[in-house]
Amino acid sequence: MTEERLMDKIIDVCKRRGFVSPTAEIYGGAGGFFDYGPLGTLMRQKIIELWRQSFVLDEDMVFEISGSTLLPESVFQASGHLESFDDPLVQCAKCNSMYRADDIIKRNTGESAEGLPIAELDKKFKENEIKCPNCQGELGNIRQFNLMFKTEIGSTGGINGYLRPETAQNIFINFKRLAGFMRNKLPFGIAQFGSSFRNEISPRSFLIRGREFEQMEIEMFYDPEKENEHPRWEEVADIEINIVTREMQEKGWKKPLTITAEEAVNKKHVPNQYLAYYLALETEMFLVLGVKAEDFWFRHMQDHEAPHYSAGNYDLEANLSIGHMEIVGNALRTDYDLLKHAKASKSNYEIVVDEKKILPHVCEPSLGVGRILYTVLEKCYREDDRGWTWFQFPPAVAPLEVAVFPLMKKDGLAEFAHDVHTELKEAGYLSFYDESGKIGKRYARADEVGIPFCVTIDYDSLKEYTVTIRDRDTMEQIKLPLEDLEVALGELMEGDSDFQEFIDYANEK
RNA sequence: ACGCUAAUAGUCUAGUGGCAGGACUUCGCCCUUCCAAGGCGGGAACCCGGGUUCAAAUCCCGGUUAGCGUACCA
Repeated sequence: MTEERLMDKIIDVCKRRGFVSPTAEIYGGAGGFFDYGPLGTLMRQKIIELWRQSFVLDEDMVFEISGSTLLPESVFQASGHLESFDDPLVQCAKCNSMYRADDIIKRNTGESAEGLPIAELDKKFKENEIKCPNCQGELGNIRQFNLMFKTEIGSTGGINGYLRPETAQNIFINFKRLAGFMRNKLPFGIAQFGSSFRNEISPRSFLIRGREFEQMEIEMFYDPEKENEHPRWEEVADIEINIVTREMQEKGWKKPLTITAEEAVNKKHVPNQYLAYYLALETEMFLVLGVKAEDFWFRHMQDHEAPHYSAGNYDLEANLSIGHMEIVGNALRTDYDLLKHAKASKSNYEIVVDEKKILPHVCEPSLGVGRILYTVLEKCYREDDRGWTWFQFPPAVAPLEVAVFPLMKKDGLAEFAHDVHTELKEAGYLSFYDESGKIGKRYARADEVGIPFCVTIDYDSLKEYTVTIRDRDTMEQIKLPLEDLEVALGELMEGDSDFQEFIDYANEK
């Protein structure tokens, strides 16, 4: 199995079985946009709920908001996105090398050309007879590459608007109201889930780089002088996290360093408790999602890799078939954004702490929904030598949790089975009913989309009110009274007992 | 973004300047008392737009999408 083929296989299942498909497929598609199908939507929902539960609802000082995806230009003027997202690029006609036009002028003339309009830049190119620094070939026309989607607000095009390139800005521009809601006490966090948009030059790699993508973010505001006084630190201090330090990167690392969150902060591998806290939560979330500890780590990004607002990024990278991919960004944004917006809007963003006015610092875990979903798909994908494939999803992310089958359609088995299916749905399970064809094929179909458990109704069910639960991962079966089914499934789903224990227990009975 | 390659049912694929074929999937019926493999039948495709031609799914041009390379990437 070549590595690139794994992604192809996953894309194939995704399209066939209703996980994800390209947007506007019948019209040839639109690069970088994807639609979630029925199973993809259920799975995506579970990922969001897992995040919401552990990052928001379990916390006392974190609340979630939902802001507009389209924002006026002034927001991005202040945030710095306009500058750092809007680059004039120029490409060599001969060797295809691409350069920033202002950068290349500076190199040739020594004078800064930053922020000049294209016509001015063009003039400078002609005046100075600038050639390609790589091959001395002719450079093509300068083009503006705007990574933000631009539009106009108002019927007469009064002001420019942009689709947000990250969800974070909604939180910073609402800071004053939000701080007021939190009664101006630190620390507090504001969470947000939603779409962001980047007009990528060339979107590739399926869900890993789309032009519209969903983020689950928190801006955690804290007093920089109390950066190691996280209120819930004790709860995560002992959690082991995988770290790749800058030093390890220089030496050429093979395996990440596995240490507790506590050690990571004490040994300065991670700058403070607020950041380490989220590295620990993310680690736990990924383990629940079925990604093994050896398949992901937090890499301290090099300076040149970090975004313009960041004083240090620790990105969660997953070991995928297409290479090491950034799945989650963890940034220390310090007071960068609050400072910028306070200044540009002439607002006072300071908070009084211990009779001292301070501008809070920000720690930002930013999780990409699509990237996480793809990681789970790839890490749970299984195939055997017959070419059969299935997903070994943990129940926590499985889009469907149980499939109910009659052994055959006749003799009232189908009706009985459908009743059981309805009851399971009423009990809150994501249940799927299937009566077509042979039973073996239905097991296979259920396995392909990763349904952890199948329930079969046979002739004993009619006589003795029993059902059979079949475990996807072992293909083992156990017969039990119908009245115990809901509780049994609950225990299996929660992982309170594994299937073998379950069989042993039932046999003892 | 540029370059190379490609595009035929849901999937995989055959094919030719002259009626588009198969396998699997799917649907219906029959058979079938537990792991995709029986029988019969049905449905379903030449990426989009131009051009050349009596005739284009096939040749040419443009676009779209995908893969790869280079570049870009918060």
